[in-house]
Formats: sequence, structure tokens, C-alpha cells
Amino acid sequence: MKPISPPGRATLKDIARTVGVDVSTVSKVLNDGGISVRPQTRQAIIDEASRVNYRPHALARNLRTQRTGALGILLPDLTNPIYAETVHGAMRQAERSGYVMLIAEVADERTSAAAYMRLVSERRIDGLIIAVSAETSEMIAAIENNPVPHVFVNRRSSIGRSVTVDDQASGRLAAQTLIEAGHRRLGFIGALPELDTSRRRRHGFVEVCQAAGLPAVVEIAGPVSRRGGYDALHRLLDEAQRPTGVFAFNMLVGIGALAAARVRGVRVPDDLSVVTLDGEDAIFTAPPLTAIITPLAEMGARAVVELEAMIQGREPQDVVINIPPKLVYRESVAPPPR
Amino acid sequence: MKPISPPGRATLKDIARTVGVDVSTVSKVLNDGGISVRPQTRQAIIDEASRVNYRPHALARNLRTQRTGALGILLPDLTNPIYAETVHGAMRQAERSGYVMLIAEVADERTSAAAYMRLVSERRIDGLIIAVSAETSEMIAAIENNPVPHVFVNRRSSIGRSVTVDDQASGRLAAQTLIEAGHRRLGFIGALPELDTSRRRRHGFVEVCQAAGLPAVVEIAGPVSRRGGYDALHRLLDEAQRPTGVFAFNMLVGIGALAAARVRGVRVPDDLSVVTLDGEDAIFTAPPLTAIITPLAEMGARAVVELEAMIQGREPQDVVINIPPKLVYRESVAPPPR
DNA sequence: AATGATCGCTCAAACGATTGCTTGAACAAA
DNA sequence: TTTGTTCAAGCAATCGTTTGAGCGATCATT
Repeated sequence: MKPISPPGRATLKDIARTVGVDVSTVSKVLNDGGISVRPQTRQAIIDEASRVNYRPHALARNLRTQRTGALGILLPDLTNPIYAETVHGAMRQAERSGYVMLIAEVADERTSAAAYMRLVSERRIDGLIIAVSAETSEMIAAIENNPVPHVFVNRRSSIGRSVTVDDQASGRLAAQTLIEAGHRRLGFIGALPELDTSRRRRHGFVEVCQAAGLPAVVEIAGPVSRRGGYDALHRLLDEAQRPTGVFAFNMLVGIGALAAARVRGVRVPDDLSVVTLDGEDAIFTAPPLTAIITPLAEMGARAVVELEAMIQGREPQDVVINIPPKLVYRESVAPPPR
Repeated sequence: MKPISPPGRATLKDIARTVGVDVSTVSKVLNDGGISVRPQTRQAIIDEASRVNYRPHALARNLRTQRTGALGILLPDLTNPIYAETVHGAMRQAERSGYVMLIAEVADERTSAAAYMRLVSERRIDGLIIAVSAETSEMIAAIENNPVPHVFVNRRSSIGRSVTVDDQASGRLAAQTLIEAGHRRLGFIGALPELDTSRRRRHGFVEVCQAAGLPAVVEIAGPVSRRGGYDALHRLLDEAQRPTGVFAFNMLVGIGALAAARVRGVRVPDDLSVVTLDGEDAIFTAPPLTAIITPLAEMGARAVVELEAMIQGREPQDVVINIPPKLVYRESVAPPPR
């Protein structure tokens, strides 16, 4: 026997009809709308709603309330674990609050404005997390002409507020770790073009080195990729005063550095110590990389919390997540060769 | 000077008013609705639409047309690269067709029915990709009571059609690779509980071994995790007729096996050869794992294509992606010890 | 000149909810 | 009995589209 009305597809009207009241009454009861309803009417409505397994039609509700219950996130590439984890954290928080997340991959920065418009103007998302470098003029124009609550994550921008971590502290921690292991000549492999996060990590790193009275840090930068790390380490190893301990901007760069060391016959950690960042997964490198863990999921979640507040009308504000960077000791750091 | 009407928020009514026609005319012009309109009227409408940067309000349109232009995907965990890549492929294809993807992470299988209902009954997605094991009775009931075009990806199910690859061919390829390297005693580490994909890979693997007249393959299974692979390899190494070459169900299992070999003092590949699967990222294991590449992104994309066809009314059908499995030679396979 | 066809557009009803404004009845106070 | 309140619920507009039906005006046909 087929159910008369397919469960889950019932509308307010259906419920109203069988209970014998107006749809507005049903709506008010089901939404706890401040209205007085006789207990028996209320109960009848609730019973009928659960009998037919009523689910509000999100489209209709959203059209009326002018809110979609959807948040967007703009990111370069979901297969990059850094972004996957950020999204992961954002989605957990979004789900708690009843939001869904619309993900837009923006492989090419030049299309980010178009992606923005699609999410904001057409899909009418309630808020947006931006995890791409967004400072193109089209993007700025898009945001200004079609403002929507938005927050940057793990990067700063002149056109909005950010959720970040204390990158400088990460840099300091990396330097301390290497210095404590006994290293006296340190190197830093950063991002080129220099990202805000890279600059802050570098500052923290250099600060500690100088405070410890160490000779100048060798600073090298390359594209944020394995290739970039690979090439950068080669150049580092060509330095006259070759460092014995290096801090790589992130995991990709660190992995590339490891590969370069291998082809040069430089043993890690015997000849060279390496500290990297973002490396939850770096445990499977050879050797496993000692890494500073960035709370990416927390950043994603916090970004959603910020968006919710902004949607409620609170002023945007910068957030620095106050989780001290955590170092995971693995096998890529040892005392320097003597 | 502020723009009079915030660009991008203009409605059909706005355009209709300034051009001096009815909204229905505007709608028909902008949608190429089969209607005859004077060229100058048409042009005026188009001009005005682009002047105010008109974007259709997706909610309103969808409410009316009863289609949301959204597809869903149910998966266990986005931070698992296997799923991230599948989603990646699906999103690329979805974007081409103007769909957005709603991702639902279902950490606990028991909540998958609830996630289904939220996407299908409330958000009213047009189609769903299922990448979780979905055979719980609640899930079956949810699908039956609220049917929506759906397709499983990389797994088979009694309650729908699938997009898969030729897993048996992967198993055959793994066996051939080890046999060609000179191995005569082979092992297989599968999934427990046995997944459909695991079974097929095992069949292909065993088939080739038997055809080559090799002694019985040692078959071991464990949970699909690094721990599972770790424990399984330990048990394999305890066998009287210890294999010299093993095929691990997937990358996680392979990585666990590598770890077990290391603690046992079994050198890879000198003492033991390992072939794994899904291992785009396995290049950074120690040693880098020789792996069979699964076209996950293609599977995701193809799933979307299937959904589109089903939404158009075509009958669901099983799809086996006909890309022959590809082996990437790295450093975990060598001739057996003598 | 009457008829019919075509053109170019308008009308109005949806889609499924939300929400401010009425309203009829019951009841209390005067 | 009249008046004023409160209760319980209904009415109707609205969100921004889409879409079939309708309808004057023009033009061709007989």
C-alpha cells in the first residue's frame, strides 16, 4: 500500500487541511511563533506533522525570509589537505548551526570574482569564507558592490577581517626547537611571492635567532610547492655557511626539501635537521617530519562562528585563535653534525 | 555616489518597470522562452539587465521550477584524500553544468539517513552521490520513501546504481607486477568487513596467481586503516610460508604495513615488496610506495554526469569506468631475497 | 468588409513558506 | 445590556520567478 502523501513531501497546506486549520496557524505552531493556540489544536498539528514526516521546504522558507541558511567558502583546491581540513572544521560548525556549506574551488585567481558573484548574487548565501588571495580588483569590486558578511581564513586582507593563528609564535617555536637541539646556523624557506603568513613566521623565527645571538639566518623563498621546497633547499645547501637546521614554510615545502636532501646525499636528521608546519600528514615522509601543527579545523570552525555573529549584525572583527602552536616531535630533528 | 539600485540585487520587476514592460516579458526574453518579442524591446530588456547587472534569484527560480540546481554528496570524511579527490572531480563537472554541490560528512554511519533527509527533503537537492556504505535499514527506508536520483561511487549497493572502476583488473595488475619482479609467494591484505571493492581486487589478484601456478595466496584482512594494515602485516610475517610480496587493499593499509615491516626489521623492498592502491600521495612514504592509481576524480565527475542523465529522466545504470588501472613504479617493489 | 491568423505582449496563478493585521467569539467589567 | 479585552485562529500580502492562457492590434486573405 502506497502512502497517500509521500512522506517528507507534505506541505503546510496538507497539514492544515487534514487538521482543519489555516496554514498560518500550522506555521506558527511549528515555528514556536509567539501566538496563543489551544493546546489540543497545537497537539493535533504537531501529531499530524510528525505523522506525515513533515519537513519544511527550505527554498520556500528562504525565499520568504530572505536568508538561505547557506554559507560559502572560496578556496583554491580541495585536494590540498590544508584546505580540506579547513573545510572540514567549517562544515562541522556549520552543521551545528543548521547551515549548509557551498564550496567553490577557484583554481585560477582571475575567476574568483565570478565565483563570488555566483554564490552571493545568485545563490544568495548568508556569509562567505574566503581562503584564496582575494586582492584582485575585480574581487574587490565584487565584494564592494555586493557586500555579504565575509571573513578571511589564515590570511589577511585589506578588504575584510580574518581568522588567523599566531604565526609569529610558530616561527619562534621552530627556532627554539632547532636551537635547543644545538644548531647554530639556521635557515628559513619561505613563500614566494611572500604571503602574510610566511612573513610572520619568518619574523618570529628570526627574532628568536637574533635574541640567541646566532649569526644571520639564511632566508630563501620559493613557490609554495614541493618543487619550490626542493629548489630552495638546493640553494640553501649551496650557501657558503650552509645551515644545519632549517624551518620550512609548510608541509609541501618541507617535503620538497626532504627530497632535495636525499638527492644531495645529505642525511636527515644526521646532517640536516628540518622543522615544518601544517604537517598532520607529514608522519609518513621519510624520515617523518617534525612539525608544528596548525589548528586548521579550528580556524574553519571559528570562521563560521564569526560569520554567524556578523549575520546577526555584530561588527566584523579580526580573530587570532589563541591556541599556542604545538610541536610534534618526529624524526627530522637531531643535534647538528660535529 | 552610491548606485541607486545596488547592482546584482535587481529583480525582474525592476527591469520591467524601467523598460516599461511586464515582468513575464522580461523573464521570457532573458530565458529565451519561446515567445516573439520585438527586437527593440528585446534589446532594451537585455541592455537594462546588463546595466543593473541582473542576476536571477536562484531561490525564487528554484521554488517555481521545483529544481534546485544542487547536487549532494554523502561521504565519511573530507580530510581523507580519497574523498577529497572524488569531490574535487564531482565539483568540476557539477560546475560545468551549473550545479552546486552540497557536501555532507557522515562520520557515523547511523546518522546517514538523517543527513539524507536533510539534503533531500529539506534542501531538495536534485540528485545525490553516495560514498558511504549505505545499507542501514534507516537509509534504505529514507531512500525508498523519499526517492531522488542517486548514484553510488566506488562501491556497489543493492539500493542503487554505481560508478566504479575495474577493481579486478587492479588486482590482476598488482599480481602481475609482483610476479614479474620474481616473487613466488604472494600475500593480499584486504578490508574487514570485506568491501565489495576489496573482494574484487582480491579475486583479480588470486586469479593471476593461480594462472601462474603459484602456491596459495596468503589472504589477510583488517579494518581499513593504518592500524589495520599494521596488524595485518604482522600476521602475514608470522605465517610459516611468509610471502615476499604483498598487495595492500589501499594506501592507508599499505602505509600501516610499511610501519609494521619497519618495526619487525623487515626491509622494504629488500626483504619484502609492497604494492598498494589509491596512492597518489604515497610518494612520500619511506620508501615511496609502488601503487596502482585509481581515477577518483574521474569517478566523481562521471557520477555527476550520470546524475544529470537521471534527472533528465534516463534510467539509472551501472557504470564501470573503463580506464585501465595504471601502475606507478616507485621504490617498494624489488626482486625477492634469495 | 468580415474573418482568421499572427504578433507582441500582459494577466494571473502558481511554487511553499512567513507574518502583520483582522476578526469572531467568549468572557469580564461596568 | 453594553463595552472593552483577550483568546484562537483566519486572511491576505509577500518573497522573485516561471509559464500557460488570454487579448488587443495589425496584417493578410477571401
